[in-house]
Amino acid sequence: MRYSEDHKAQTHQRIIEEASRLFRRDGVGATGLQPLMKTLGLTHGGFYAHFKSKGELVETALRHSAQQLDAATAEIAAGEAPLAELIRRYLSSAHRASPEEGCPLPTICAELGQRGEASPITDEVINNRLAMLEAGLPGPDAAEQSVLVLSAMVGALLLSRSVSDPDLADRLLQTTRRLLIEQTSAD
Amino acid sequence: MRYSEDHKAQTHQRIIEEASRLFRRDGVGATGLQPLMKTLGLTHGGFYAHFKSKGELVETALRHSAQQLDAATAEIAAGEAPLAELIRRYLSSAHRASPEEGCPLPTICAELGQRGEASPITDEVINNRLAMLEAGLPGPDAAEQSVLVLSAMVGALLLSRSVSDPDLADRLLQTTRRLLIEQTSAD
DNA sequence: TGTACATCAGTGAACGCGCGTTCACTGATGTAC
DNA sequence: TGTACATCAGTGAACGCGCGTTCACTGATGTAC
Repeated sequence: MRYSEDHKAQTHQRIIEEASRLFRRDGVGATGLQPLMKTLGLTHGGFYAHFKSKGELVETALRHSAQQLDAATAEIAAGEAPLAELIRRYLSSAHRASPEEGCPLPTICAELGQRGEASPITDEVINNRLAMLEAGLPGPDAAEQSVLVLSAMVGALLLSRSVSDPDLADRLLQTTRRLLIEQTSAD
Repeated sequence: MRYSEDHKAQTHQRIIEEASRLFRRDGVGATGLQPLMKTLGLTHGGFYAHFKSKGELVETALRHSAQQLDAATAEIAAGEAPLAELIRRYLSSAHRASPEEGCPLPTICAELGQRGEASPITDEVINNRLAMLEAGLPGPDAAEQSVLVLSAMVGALLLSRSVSDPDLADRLLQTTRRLLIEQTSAD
Protein backbone atom coordinates (compact mmCIF):
# COMPACT_ATOMS: atom_id res chain seq x y z
CA MET A 1 0.00 0.00 0.00
CA ARG A 2 0.91 3.55 -0.63
CA TYR A 3 0.63 4.99 2.82
CA SER A 4 1.33 3.59 6.26
CA GLU A 5 -0.70 0.64 7.40
CA ASP A 6 -3.95 2.18 8.58
CA HIS A 7 -3.73 5.40 6.64
CA LYS A 8 -6.90 4.70 4.67
CA ALA A 9 -8.87 3.86 7.80
CA GLN A 10 -7.75 7.16 9.31
CA THR A 11 -8.83 9.14 6.26
CA HIS A 12 -12.13 7.27 6.26
CA GLN A 13 -12.69 8.29 9.86
CA ARG A 14 -11.69 11.89 9.18
CA ILE A 15 -14.27 12.11 6.40
CA ILE A 16 -16.98 10.76 8.69
CA GLU A 17 -16.12 13.16 11.49
CA GLU A 18 -15.99 16.25 9.31
CA ALA A 19 -19.20 15.27 7.50
CA SER A 20 -20.90 14.66 10.82
CA ARG A 21 -20.01 18.21 11.83
CA LEU A 22 -20.93 19.91 8.55
CA PHE A 23 -24.22 18.06 8.11
CA ARG A 24 -25.31 19.26 11.55
CA ARG A 25 -24.08 22.79 11.00
CA ASP A 26 -25.19 23.46 7.40
CA GLY A 27 -27.55 20.61 6.62
CA VAL A 28 -27.00 17.70 4.27
CA GLY A 29 -28.15 19.44 1.10
CA ALA A 30 -25.99 22.49 1.68
CA THR A 31 -22.85 20.42 2.33
CA GLY A 32 -21.01 19.62 -0.90
CA LEU A 33 -18.55 16.73 -1.19
CA GLN A 34 -16.04 18.96 -2.93
CA PRO A 35 -15.74 21.52 -0.07
CA LEU A 36 -15.87 18.69 2.45
CA MET A 37 -12.88 16.90 0.93
CA LYS A 38 -11.02 20.17 0.46
CA THR A 39 -11.39 20.89 4.19
CA LEU A 40 -9.52 17.63 4.81
CA GLY A 41 -6.78 18.60 2.36
CA LEU A 42 -7.94 16.05 -0.21
CA THR A 43 -9.49 16.21 -3.67
CA HIS A 44 -13.09 15.24 -4.28
CA GLY A 45 -12.38 12.33 -6.64
CA GLY A 46 -10.91 10.27 -3.84
CA PHE A 47 -14.19 10.29 -1.97
CA TYR A 48 -15.45 7.25 -3.85
CA ALA A 49 -12.58 5.13 -2.64
CA HIS A 50 -14.27 5.46 0.77
CA PHE A 51 -18.03 5.59 0.15
CA LYS A 52 -20.35 4.31 -2.54
CA SER A 53 -22.30 7.57 -2.62
CA LYS A 54 -23.12 10.70 -0.67
CA GLY A 55 -26.17 8.89 0.69
CA GLU A 56 -23.97 6.24 2.26
CA LEU A 57 -21.89 8.94 3.93
CA VAL A 58 -25.04 10.62 5.25
CA GLU A 59 -26.14 7.37 6.84
CA THR A 60 -22.69 6.73 8.33
CA ALA A 61 -22.17 10.29 9.55
CA LEU A 62 -25.60 10.40 11.17
CA ARG A 63 -24.83 7.19 12.98
CA HIS A 64 -21.55 8.74 14.12
CA SER A 65 -23.37 11.82 15.46
CA ALA A 66 -25.78 9.58 17.33
CA GLN A 67 -22.97 7.58 18.93
CA GLN A 68 -21.15 10.74 19.96
CA LEU A 69 -24.36 12.02 21.52
CA ASP A 70 -24.92 8.77 23.39
CA ALA A 71 -21.39 8.89 24.76
CA ALA A 72 -21.86 12.44 26.01
CA THR A 73 -25.16 11.49 27.61
CA ALA A 74 -23.70 8.43 29.28
CA GLU A 75 -21.04 10.64 30.84
CA ILE A 76 -23.70 12.91 32.29
CA ALA A 77 -25.69 9.93 33.55
CA ALA A 78 -22.74 8.97 35.77
CA GLY A 79 -22.95 12.26 37.69
CA GLU A 80 -25.60 13.40 40.10
CA ALA A 81 -29.01 14.82 39.09
CA PRO A 82 -28.35 13.58 35.56
CA LEU A 83 -31.70 14.61 34.10
CA ALA A 84 -31.46 18.25 35.20
CA GLU A 85 -27.89 18.37 33.95
CA LEU A 86 -28.90 16.92 30.60
CA ILE A 87 -31.66 19.49 30.16
CA ARG A 88 -29.32 22.26 31.26
CA ARG A 89 -26.70 21.32 28.71
CA TYR A 90 -29.15 20.67 25.89
CA LEU A 91 -30.72 24.09 26.37
CA SER A 92 -27.45 25.95 26.90
CA SER A 93 -26.09 28.85 24.85
CA ALA A 94 -23.11 26.65 24.05
CA HIS A 95 -25.33 24.05 22.42
CA ARG A 96 -27.26 26.77 20.63
CA ALA A 97 -24.03 28.23 19.26
CA SER A 98 -22.42 24.96 18.18
CA PRO A 99 -24.85 22.81 16.22
CA GLU A 100 -21.90 21.05 14.61
CA GLU A 101 -21.00 19.42 17.93
CA GLY A 102 -24.49 18.89 19.25
CA CYS A 103 -27.70 16.95 18.79
CA PRO A 104 -28.41 16.14 15.15
CA LEU A 105 -32.18 16.16 15.56
CA PRO A 106 -32.96 19.87 15.12
CA THR A 107 -30.83 20.34 12.01
CA ILE A 108 -31.38 17.03 10.33
CA CYS A 109 -35.02 16.22 11.04
CA ALA A 110 -36.68 18.93 9.00
CA GLU A 111 -34.49 18.14 6.03
CA LEU A 112 -34.59 14.36 5.97
CA GLY A 113 -38.06 14.03 7.39
CA GLN A 114 -40.66 14.87 4.82
CA ARG A 115 -39.00 14.70 1.43
CA GLY A 116 -37.20 11.64 0.20
CA GLU A 117 -37.21 8.78 2.65
CA ALA A 118 -37.18 8.98 6.41
CA SER A 119 -34.21 6.95 7.57
CA PRO A 120 -34.76 4.45 10.40
CA ILE A 121 -31.72 6.00 12.10
CA THR A 122 -33.87 8.94 13.13
CA ASP A 123 -36.23 6.54 14.89
CA GLU A 124 -33.25 4.96 16.61
CA VAL A 125 -31.88 8.30 17.81
CA ILE A 126 -35.27 9.42 19.07
CA ASN A 127 -35.95 6.13 20.85
CA ASN A 128 -32.53 6.29 22.51
CA ARG A 129 -33.09 9.85 23.68
CA LEU A 130 -36.53 8.93 25.03
CA ALA A 131 -35.11 5.96 26.92
CA MET A 132 -32.40 8.09 28.50
CA LEU A 133 -34.86 10.75 29.58
CA GLU A 134 -37.25 8.15 30.91
CA ALA A 135 -34.53 6.65 33.08
CA GLY A 136 -34.03 10.00 34.80
CA LEU A 137 -37.70 10.81 35.26
CA PRO A 138 -39.55 9.97 38.46
CA GLY A 139 -43.12 8.67 38.66
CA PRO A 140 -45.14 6.04 36.83
CA ASP A 141 -45.72 8.22 33.76
CA ALA A 142 -42.01 8.66 33.04
CA ALA A 143 -42.41 7.21 29.55
CA GLU A 144 -45.01 9.78 28.59
CA GLN A 145 -43.21 12.67 30.25
CA SER A 146 -40.07 11.80 28.31
CA VAL A 147 -41.92 12.51 25.05
CA LEU A 148 -42.94 15.96 26.23
CA VAL A 149 -39.47 16.76 27.52
CA LEU A 150 -37.74 15.69 24.30
CA SER A 151 -40.24 17.61 22.15
CA ALA A 152 -39.77 20.75 24.22
CA MET A 153 -35.97 20.47 24.17
CA VAL A 154 -35.74 19.97 20.40
CA GLY A 155 -38.35 22.63 19.70
CA ALA A 156 -36.81 25.25 21.99
CA LEU A 157 -33.32 24.69 20.57
CA LEU A 158 -34.60 24.87 16.99
CA LEU A 159 -36.61 28.04 17.59
CA SER A 160 -33.80 29.63 19.53
CA ARG A 161 -31.38 29.03 16.67
CA SER A 162 -33.76 30.46 14.05
CA VAL A 163 -34.43 33.75 15.72
CA SER A 164 -32.54 36.93 14.90
CA ASP A 165 -33.20 38.77 18.17
CA PRO A 166 -30.66 37.48 20.72
CA ASP A 167 -32.91 38.37 23.65
CA LEU A 168 -35.75 36.30 22.27
CA ALA A 169 -33.31 33.47 21.61
CA ASP A 170 -32.13 33.53 25.22
CA ARG A 171 -35.66 33.75 26.56
CA LEU A 172 -36.77 30.69 24.56
CA LEU A 173 -33.85 28.67 25.84
CA GLN A 174 -33.87 29.79 29.46
CA THR A 175 -37.61 29.69 30.04
CA THR A 176 -37.94 26.21 28.59
CA ARG A 177 -34.94 25.07 30.62
CA ARG A 178 -36.30 26.43 33.89
CA LEU A 179 -39.82 25.10 33.41
CA LEU A 180 -38.64 21.66 32.31
CA ILE A 181 -36.28 21.29 35.24
CA GLU A 182 -38.92 22.43 37.72
CA GLN A 183 -41.51 20.18 36.22
CA THR A 184 -39.37 17.05 36.09
CA SER A 185 -38.08 17.35 39.63
CA ALA A 186 -41.49 18.19 41.12
CA ASP A 187 -43.22 15.23 39.49
CA MET B 1 -51.89 45.70 -21.08
CA ARG B 2 -51.87 42.29 -22.57
CA TYR B 3 -54.28 40.54 -20.27
CA SER B 4 -57.40 41.62 -18.45
CA GLU B 5 -57.07 44.40 -15.92
CA ASP B 6 -55.78 42.62 -12.83
CA HIS B 7 -54.30 39.61 -14.55
CA LYS B 8 -50.79 40.35 -13.36
CA ALA B 9 -51.91 40.82 -9.77
CA GLN B 10 -53.63 37.44 -9.94
CA THR B 11 -50.52 35.71 -11.28
CA HIS B 12 -48.44 37.45 -8.60
CA GLN B 13 -50.76 36.06 -5.94
CA ARG B 14 -50.75 32.59 -7.45
CA ILE B 15 -46.93 32.54 -7.35
CA ILE B 16 -46.94 33.55 -3.69
CA GLU B 17 -49.52 30.95 -2.74
CA GLU B 18 -47.83 28.08 -4.54
CA ALA B 19 -44.40 29.10 -3.20
CA SER B 20 -45.81 29.33 0.30
CA ARG B 21 -47.01 25.72 -0.04
CA LEU B 22 -43.87 24.31 -1.64
CA PHE B 23 -41.44 26.07 0.72
CA ARG B 24 -43.26 24.53 3.67
CA ARG B 25 -43.52 21.10 2.08
CA ASP B 26 -40.07 20.72 0.49
CA GLY B 27 -38.03 23.52 2.03
CA VAL B 28 -36.73 26.65 0.35
CA GLY B 29 -33.53 25.16 -1.03
CA ALA B 30 -35.26 22.16 -2.56
CA THR B 31 -37.89 24.28 -4.30
CA GLY B 32 -36.70 25.45 -7.72
CA LEU B 33 -38.21 28.45 -9.48
CA GLN B 34 -38.45 26.50 -12.72
CA PRO B 35 -40.68 23.70 -11.34
CA LEU B 36 -42.64 26.28 -9.33
CA MET B 37 -43.52 28.34 -12.40
CA LYS B 38 -44.25 25.19 -14.41
CA THR B 39 -46.79 24.12 -11.78
CA LEU B 40 -48.62 27.38 -12.48
CA GLY B 41 -48.51 26.76 -16.24
CA LEU B 42 -45.91 29.48 -16.78
CA THR B 43 -42.29 29.58 -17.90
CA HIS B 44 -39.49 30.45 -15.50
CA GLY B 45 -38.33 33.60 -17.29
CA GLY B 46 -41.52 35.43 -16.38
CA PHE B 47 -40.75 35.11 -12.70
CA TYR B 48 -38.63 38.24 -12.71
CA ALA B 49 -41.53 40.38 -13.88
CA HIS B 50 -42.97 39.67 -10.41
CA PHE B 51 -40.04 39.45 -8.02
CA LYS B 52 -36.54 40.85 -7.89
CA SER B 53 -35.05 37.56 -6.76
CA LYS B 54 -35.83 34.23 -5.16
CA GLY B 55 -34.96 35.78 -1.82
CA GLU B 56 -37.69 38.36 -2.20
CA LEU B 57 -40.21 35.61 -2.94
CA VAL B 58 -39.05 33.68 0.14
CA GLU B 59 -39.68 36.73 2.30
CA THR B 60 -43.10 37.38 0.73
CA ALA B 61 -44.21 33.74 0.81
CA LEU B 62 -43.15 33.35 4.42
CA ARG B 63 -45.17 36.41 5.31
CA HIS B 64 -48.12 34.90 3.48
CA SER B 65 -47.79 31.65 5.44
CA ALA B 66 -47.70 33.61 8.67
CA GLN B 67 -50.85 35.57 7.80
CA GLN B 68 -52.68 32.41 6.83
CA LEU B 69 -51.69 30.86 10.13
CA ASP B 70 -52.86 33.90 12.06
CA ALA B 71 -56.22 33.81 10.30
CA ALA B 72 -56.69 30.15 11.17
CA THR B 73 -55.75 30.82 14.78
CA ALA B 74 -58.10 33.75 15.04
CA GLU B 75 -60.93 31.54 13.88
CA ILE B 76 -60.16 29.02 16.61
CA ALA B 77 -59.93 31.79 19.19
CA ALA B 78 -63.57 32.67 18.53
CA GLY B 79 -64.75 29.22 19.64
CA GLU B 80 -64.76 27.75 23.13
CA ALA B 81 -61.69 26.30 24.89
CA PRO B 82 -59.52 27.87 22.20
CA LEU B 83 -56.18 26.85 23.67
CA ALA B 84 -57.03 23.16 23.86
CA GLU B 85 -58.44 23.29 20.36
CA LEU B 86 -55.31 25.00 19.07
CA ILE B 87 -53.06 22.36 20.62
CA ARG B 88 -55.32 19.60 19.33
CA ARG B 89 -55.15 20.87 15.77
CA TYR B 90 -51.46 21.68 15.83
CA LEU B 91 -50.63 18.17 17.01
CA SER B 92 -53.12 16.39 14.75
CA SER B 93 -52.36 13.76 12.11
CA ALA B 94 -53.80 16.14 9.54
CA HIS B 95 -51.22 18.80 10.38
CA ARG B 96 -48.50 16.16 10.40
CA ALA B 97 -49.54 14.95 6.95
CA SER B 98 -49.92 18.37 5.34
CA PRO B 99 -46.93 20.60 6.07
CA GLU B 100 -47.75 22.61 2.93
CA GLU B 101 -50.89 23.95 4.58
CA GLY B 102 -49.61 24.23 8.13
CA CYS B 103 -47.24 26.07 10.42
CA PRO B 104 -44.05 27.17 8.64
CA LEU B 105 -41.88 26.96 11.74
CA PRO B 106 -40.88 23.28 11.71
CA THR B 107 -39.95 23.17 8.03
CA ILE B 108 -38.45 26.59 7.65
CA CYS B 109 -36.60 27.19 10.91
CA ALA B 110 -33.89 24.60 10.58
CA GLU B 111 -33.12 25.73 7.05
CA LEU B 112 -33.17 29.51 7.45
CA GLY B 113 -31.97 29.57 11.01
CA GLN B 114 -28.29 28.90 11.20
CA ARG B 115 -26.86 29.42 7.73
CA GLY B 116 -27.22 32.69 5.86
CA GLU B 117 -29.20 35.27 7.73
CA ALA B 118 -32.04 34.72 10.15
CA SER B 119 -34.95 36.75 8.86
CA PRO B 120 -36.80 38.96 11.34
CA ILE B 121 -40.03 37.39 10.03
CA THR B 122 -39.24 34.30 12.05
CA ASP B 123 -39.11 36.44 15.18
CA GLU B 124 -42.43 37.97 14.24
CA VAL B 125 -44.10 34.60 13.69
CA ILE B 126 -42.76 33.24 16.96
CA ASN B 127 -43.78 36.32 18.92
CA ASN B 128 -47.28 36.15 17.44
CA ARG B 129 -47.65 32.49 18.32
CA LEU B 130 -46.42 33.13 21.85
CA ALA B 131 -48.92 35.98 22.30
CA MET B 132 -51.80 33.84 21.11
CA LEU B 133 -50.87 30.99 23.41
CA GLU B 134 -50.40 33.35 26.31
CA ALA B 135 -53.90 34.75 25.81
CA GLY B 136 -55.36 31.28 26.24
CA LEU B 137 -53.26 30.28 29.24
CA PRO B 138 -54.49 30.73 32.81
CA GLY B 139 -52.35 31.83 35.74
CA PRO B 140 -49.74 34.53 36.30
CA ASP B 141 -46.96 32.66 34.53
CA ALA B 142 -48.85 32.44 31.24
CA ALA B 143 -46.03 34.19 29.38
CA GLU B 144 -43.49 31.62 30.49
CA GLN B 145 -45.79 28.68 29.96
CA SER B 146 -46.43 29.84 26.41
CA VAL B 147 -42.73 29.35 25.59
CA LEU B 148 -42.80 25.78 26.83
CA VAL B 149 -46.03 25.01 24.99
CA LEU B 150 -44.79 26.43 21.68
CA SER B 151 -41.46 24.61 21.97
CA ALA B 152 -43.19 21.33 22.70
CA MET B 153 -45.67 21.76 19.84
CA VAL B 154 -43.02 22.61 17.26
CA GLY B 155 -40.66 19.91 18.51
CA ALA B 156 -43.28 17.17 18.60
CA LEU B 157 -44.54 18.00 15.11
CA LEU B 158 -41.00 18.08 13.72
CA LEU B 159 -40.00 14.79 15.33
CA SER B 160 -43.25 13.15 14.34
CA ARG B 161 -42.70 14.09 10.71
CA SER B 162 -39.12 12.82 10.66
CA VAL B 163 -39.79 9.37 11.97
CA SER B 164 -40.31 6.35 9.72
CA ASP B 165 -42.25 4.19 12.19
CA PRO B 166 -45.90 5.35 12.08
CA ASP B 167 -46.58 4.08 15.61
CA LEU B 168 -43.74 6.18 17.02
CA ALA B 169 -44.97 9.16 14.99
CA ASP B 170 -48.46 8.81 16.47
CA ARG B 171 -47.13 8.34 19.97
CA LEU B 172 -45.02 11.50 19.78
CA LEU B 173 -48.00 13.53 18.61
CA GLN B 174 -50.66 12.08 20.89
CA THR B 175 -48.62 11.98 24.07
CA THR B 176 -47.46 15.57 23.69
CA ARG B 177 -51.00 16.63 22.87
CA ARG B 178 -52.52 14.94 25.90
CA LEU B 179 -49.88 16.15 28.36
CA LEU B 180 -49.98 19.73 27.06
CA ILE B 181 -53.75 19.92 27.24
CA GLU B 182 -53.81 18.43 30.75
CA GLN B 183 -51.07 20.73 31.91
CA THR B 184 -52.52 23.93 30.50
CA SER B 185 -56.03 23.34 31.84
CA ALA B 186 -54.84 22.24 35.29
CA ASP B 187 -52.61 25.25 35.74
C1' DT C 1 21.10 -5.55 0.63
C1' DG C 2 19.49 -4.01 -3.96
C1' DT C 3 16.32 -4.07 -7.76
C1' DA C 4 11.73 -4.92 -10.27
C1' DC C 5 7.16 -5.13 -9.69
C1' DA C 6 2.24 -4.83 -7.90
C1' DT C 7 -0.85 -2.23 -5.12
C1' DC C 8 -4.13 1.30 -4.46
C1' DA C 9 -5.14 6.01 -1.91
C1' DG C 10 -5.47 9.99 -3.80
C1' DT C 11 -5.43 13.27 -8.24
C1' DG C 12 -7.82 16.25 -11.27
C1' DA C 13 -10.24 16.74 -15.67
C1' DA C 14 -14.60 15.70 -17.43
C1' DC C 15 -19.69 14.22 -17.56
C1' DG C 16 -24.66 15.68 -17.27
C1' DC C 17 -27.77 18.11 -14.47
C1' DG C 18 -30.60 21.69 -12.25
C1' DC C 19 -30.02 25.89 -10.16
C1' DG C 20 -30.87 31.39 -10.18
C1' DT C 21 -30.67 34.93 -13.31
C1' DT C 22 -30.57 37.65 -17.83
C1' DC C 23 -32.37 39.15 -22.07
C1' DA C 24 -34.01 39.77 -26.79
C1' DC C 25 -38.41 38.47 -28.29
C1' DT C 26 -43.62 37.83 -29.07
C1' DG C 27 -48.21 38.80 -29.48
C1' DA C 28 -52.78 39.89 -27.34
C1' DT C 29 -54.61 43.70 -25.43
C1' DG C 30 -55.92 48.83 -24.38
C1' DT C 31 -55.49 53.38 -26.23
C1' DA C 32 -55.24 57.23 -29.68
C1' DC C 33 -56.86 59.09 -33.73
C1' DT D 1 -66.45 52.26 -36.24
C1' DG D 2 -61.83 51.06 -38.13
C1' DT D 3 -56.86 51.29 -38.16
C1' DA D 4 -51.98 52.14 -36.22
C1' DC D 5 -49.44 52.07 -32.38
C1' DA D 6 -47.61 51.39 -27.52
C1' DT D 7 -47.59 48.43 -23.66
C1' DC D 8 -45.81 44.72 -21.09
C1' DA D 9 -46.92 39.74 -19.11
C1' DG D 10 -45.09 35.94 -20.45
C1' DT D 11 -41.59 33.07 -23.64
C1' DG D 12 -37.59 30.32 -24.10
C1' DA D 13 -32.67 30.17 -25.18
C1' DA D 14 -28.56 31.18 -22.92
C1' DC D 15 -25.16 32.43 -19.03
C1' DG D 16 -22.08 30.74 -15.23
C1' DC D 17 -22.06 27.93 -11.30
C1' DG D 18 -21.74 24.05 -8.06
C1' DC D 19 -23.51 19.69 -7.57
C1' DG D 20 -22.72 14.20 -7.44
C1' DT D 21 -20.32 10.98 -9.95
C1' DT D 22 -16.84 8.70 -13.21
C1' DC D 23 -12.38 7.51 -14.72
C1' DA D 24 -7.71 7.26 -16.62
C1' DC D 25 -3.75 8.51 -14.15
C1' DT D 26 0.17 8.98 -10.65
C1' DG D 27 3.54 7.86 -7.56
C1' DA D 28 4.93 6.36 -2.80
C1' DT D 29 4.86 2.29 -0.56
C1' DG D 30 5.18 -2.92 0.65
C1' DT D 31 6.53 -7.25 -1.29
C1' DA D 32 9.16 -10.74 -4.06
C1' DC D 33 13.34 -12.24 -5.63
